[in-house]
Amino acid sequence: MKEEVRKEHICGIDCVSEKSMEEKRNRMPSDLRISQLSDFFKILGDGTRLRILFAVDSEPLCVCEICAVLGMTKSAVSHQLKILRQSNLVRSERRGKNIYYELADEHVRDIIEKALEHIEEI
Amino acid sequence: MKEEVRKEHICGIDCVSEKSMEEKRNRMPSDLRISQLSDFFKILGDGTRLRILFAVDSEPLCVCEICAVLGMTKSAVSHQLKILRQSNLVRSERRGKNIYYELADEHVRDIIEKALEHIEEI
DNA sequence: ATAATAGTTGAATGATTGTTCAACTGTTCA
DNA sequence: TGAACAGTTGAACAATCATTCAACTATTAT
Repeated sequence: MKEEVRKEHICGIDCVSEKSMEEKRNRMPSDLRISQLSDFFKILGDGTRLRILFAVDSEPLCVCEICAVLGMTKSAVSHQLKILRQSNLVRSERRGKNIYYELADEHVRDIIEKALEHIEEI
Repeated sequence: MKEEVRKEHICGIDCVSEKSMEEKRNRMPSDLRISQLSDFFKILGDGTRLRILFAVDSEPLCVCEICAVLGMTKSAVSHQLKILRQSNLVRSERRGKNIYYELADEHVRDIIEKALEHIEEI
């Protein structure tokens, strides 16, 4: 039978306290916040984008330089740079023919650092 | 013409210092690290999994309770719990008929906290 | 002006992934 | 033993997404 999301189907032992679950539901972050948060992590959840962030971590690099470091085409890199730009993780500045990219947010460094700690503990 | 990843195509101004790019390449995290890192963020890059983490943040909850809080089916929640379990983000413990889930890692709390700070600054 | 280089972009393609459905395991209670 | 409840799982489907390809804009130099 098709599984539905109804109170009747909830386990009797603890979910009897439907009020308590209601409270929990109200203390959860809003749908908007959850969506913003998952969008943010989704952006970090790609190897190419992470490598771009590491590449421009210490100094601004032009697109060609990023391509050289990653060993990827300009098109592929540019598509990902656009995503990083739109989410304010990198900042861009044109100097002549070149456009230089650099890290735009200090939080990101911390977050990646903490994530590395987490990984190394497993 | 098909774009290739060759030195010849690299902008003359800065990438002339091919040696410098080589250095940068060597200082980058290994493919394994990048892959572990992106896998970790990929897991946080989903609304359902984030909401599960928030739900079990303060106290262990059984699957039915999590379903009640999220308003989702047991199957959908269980699939995501498996992913969270396999990546050591939650811990599970059976008590009778129920299986209770709780947060397994303290880093995660910090990381999500920092990510929220980042979001609120934009 | 024109050629050359740096970079962007939209459409197409292939791979990945979240939810649903249905069938399954494991535990408790009568 | 068997019914009821808690939870898991594999296959299928739909949606999302990263890369490729080709065509485009923008800047510099001859």
